Amino acid sequence: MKLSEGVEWGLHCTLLLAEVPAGVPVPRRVLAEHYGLAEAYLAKHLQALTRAGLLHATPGPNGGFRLARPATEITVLDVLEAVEGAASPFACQEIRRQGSGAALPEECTRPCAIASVIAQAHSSWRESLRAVTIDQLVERVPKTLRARNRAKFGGDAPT
Amino acid sequence: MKLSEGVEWGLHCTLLLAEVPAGVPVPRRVLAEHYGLAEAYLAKHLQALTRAGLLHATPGPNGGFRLARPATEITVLDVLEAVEGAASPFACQEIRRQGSGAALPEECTRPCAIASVIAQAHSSWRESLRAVTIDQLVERVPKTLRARNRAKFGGDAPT
DNA sequence: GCGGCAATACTCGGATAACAACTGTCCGAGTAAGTAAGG
DNA sequence: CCTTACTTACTCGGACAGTTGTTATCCGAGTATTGCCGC
Repeated sequence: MKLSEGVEWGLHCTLLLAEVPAGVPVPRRVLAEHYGLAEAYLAKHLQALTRAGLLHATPGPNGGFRLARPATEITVLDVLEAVEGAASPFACQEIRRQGSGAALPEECTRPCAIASVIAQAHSSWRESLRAVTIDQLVERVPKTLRARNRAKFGGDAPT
Repeated sequence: MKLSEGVEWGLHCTLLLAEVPAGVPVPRRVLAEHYGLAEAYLAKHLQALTRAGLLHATPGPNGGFRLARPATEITVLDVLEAVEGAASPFACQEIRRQGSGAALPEECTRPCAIASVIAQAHSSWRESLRAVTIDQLVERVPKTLRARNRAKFGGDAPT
């Protein structure tokens, strides 16, 4: 029941991409330096987010990652399941039907009660994460920090 | 975000122990055979449940495991966290304070929004599991199966 | 026949390997910009 | 001066090791039974 490290990375990066003005691409090297992360490993998670259709990757100079759709239409659940996988945490092995105490087929018309309870809890978990969008998270970022990030990625052209 | 295999084993075994009449101990060998599980590995999980104070282990002949308290006072969450560990699935690394885009200390007076959202979801998950007791699960077991289990462990004395 | 004792068999508990998944890293394919040559 | 083709540098994408956690297993410590011996 441990959550992958990449979930935090993916969420922070998605959050940052939602802060930059428009569709300005940010390369993964900059993202990695911004948070002090290992660039090569971050690549793996950004790739997962891209495959899930949350980010859009642009190759070549001035390329990078940008949100594939508005921050109001991306939920925390989207990011989490893109990185972590959307598989259920509990895979019922139906052990009630095995061994010397196996239940008869006619006793298994209803789904396993244990699996049902966990599925219900998992549903609550997902619903709670689905209720929060990336946009709402941006609003919780201190304004001074948000301004600094906007200035950093908005229009700095050295040389 | 994968749940350990032992959670299912622990829940089924706890459920079965709640079905046997009173404080009749059931050895792990019988439990393993009842569900077709590996006895040596099951031992590890039963041990965890015992350490958590959910089961009581009796050594020696006619020994085994029994519930340490009534099934009405044991929740699914108790069993799950006893086997899986009660640690939070998300350990915030505070990466917002690291790298070139590090937030200033005065910008971090409030806890990380990402960690807060996940903590909220985790709370929903736990609350959902805490609401169901082992006793309630027993009631969902088909009566015919329950009767068979009671007869199996209640009073069969060959020889 | 009864009580005590020792042997026994059965139980759990902790220490020990095998496997898998997550973590961490590298190099190659593709693209857009920049540059220089030609018209 | 403009167009065009080429070179270049920068980007992402997939393939390849290292390390931690889960899975699986075994053997030793402790206890209640059970049979036996002595009284």
